[in-house]
Amino acid sequence: MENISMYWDSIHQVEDYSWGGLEDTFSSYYDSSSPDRPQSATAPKNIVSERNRRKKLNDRLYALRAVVPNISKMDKASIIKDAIDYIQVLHDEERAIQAELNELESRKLGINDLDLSPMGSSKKKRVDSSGSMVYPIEIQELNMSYVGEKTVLVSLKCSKRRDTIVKLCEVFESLKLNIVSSNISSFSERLFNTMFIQGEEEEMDTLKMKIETAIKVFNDPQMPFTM
Amino acid sequence: MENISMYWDSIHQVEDYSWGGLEDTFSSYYDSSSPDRPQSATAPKNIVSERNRRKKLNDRLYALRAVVPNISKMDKASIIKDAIDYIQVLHDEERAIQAELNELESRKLGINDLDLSPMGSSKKKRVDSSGSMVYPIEIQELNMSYVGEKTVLVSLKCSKRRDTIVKLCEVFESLKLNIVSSNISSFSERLFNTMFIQGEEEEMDTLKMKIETAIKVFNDPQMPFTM
DNA sequence: CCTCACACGTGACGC
DNA sequence: TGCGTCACGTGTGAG
Repeated sequence: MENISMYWDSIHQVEDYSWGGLEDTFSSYYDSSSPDRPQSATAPKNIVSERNRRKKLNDRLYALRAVVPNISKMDKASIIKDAIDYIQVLHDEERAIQAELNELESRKLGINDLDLSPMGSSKKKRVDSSGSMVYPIEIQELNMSYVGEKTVLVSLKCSKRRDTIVKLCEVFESLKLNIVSSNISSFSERLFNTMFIQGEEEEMDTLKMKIETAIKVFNDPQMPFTM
Repeated sequence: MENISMYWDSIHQVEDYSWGGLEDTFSSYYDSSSPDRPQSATAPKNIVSERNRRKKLNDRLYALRAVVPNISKMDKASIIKDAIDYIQVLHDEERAIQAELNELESRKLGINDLDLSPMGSSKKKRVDSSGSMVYPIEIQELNMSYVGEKTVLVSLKCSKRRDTIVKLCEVFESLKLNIVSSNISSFSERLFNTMFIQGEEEEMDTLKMKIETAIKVFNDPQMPFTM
């Protein structure tokens, strides 16, 4: 893990040291050997500005990695991907907490005294290292078939818990996917869901991976995801 | 603003079109003019892979921009910066809401002080963490018919917003109602939902009122609920 | 050997 | 005009 963390830090430092380190090796490369050409003096201007631009972008990426926990791969694209997933996780957590807050407030208004939950007032919520809540879904089957370039038919079977339907909806809404039609059936503690989903054309190829990742995120990250 | 959004989308398409568009201009650049060199055939391998890598990274960045609201500049580095700031905002928001929730829960154990005035409710925030509006559900039709002493058929028509489905699910799950079967169709910004709901026998007579009240709670308490 | 991820210099385009 | 941003092809090093 440590060696992984040094994986592109070492590369990153190459660019840092290019400020005054390795760059000196090639410093004579842009020496104005021909002073008649004004470009030979202006050329390093573009180079060094471009170099700083790249450095700034990398530093931004480095900072982004810092605020995102559980970064699996130090890969440049994976950092962005993890950041996206993490933002969506935060979105859904906030929404879940807001829902719980609304529930509590509605109870204050005296709407429903039907608190049948045996555990008491607070839901049994699992808290991971970052303090975020985790509700496992337990997907038992997940099938996907493309019925068009922008439409896909998703059918899944999962265990029915209290918030299963809400969480499933959150999964798809967090992916910015459009649920055209959905059919949900509940039978003997099982939940069967068949839905037509539409998305952007370029996302379709990675759609299954996204859904699996989203469901995985909504489950316990420590637990291995079994489908 | 729109022209800004097209700012590097147009540039982005340059890379897309380089697949088969402008690239044809330079397609002869890697033609094996000298067939004795095998590198002239293997060279595009590296090129196209690098091209795909760049495209993937850009798509990831594009997706990151999508989940982050209020992106001022479409600048590549600014997108990452806004994402970082947004994550920190979400962090603070979640912490604040958690505190509020804990306060409510602790208070709930003691005296049930019911807030009579809907206007002076403690939380009247209609904006979420991004500052974007949280839109109410806007129920346009709500019909209920009893098909049994414990089962009721609910069909409703409402406007389709981002979180409509999630909120609807939350409404029913908060009422501790059992959704036996649900059929959701989305058509032209309208959401049609037909579901069979089961509950305890003694709740059935007040079920409609409960659902209406729950939906009202999930909307803005300040706004009068129009059905 | 090959693949992957990266930094680099460079030309192009818009302000 | 320069300045900033970008995509591109290339070389390099790690796995």
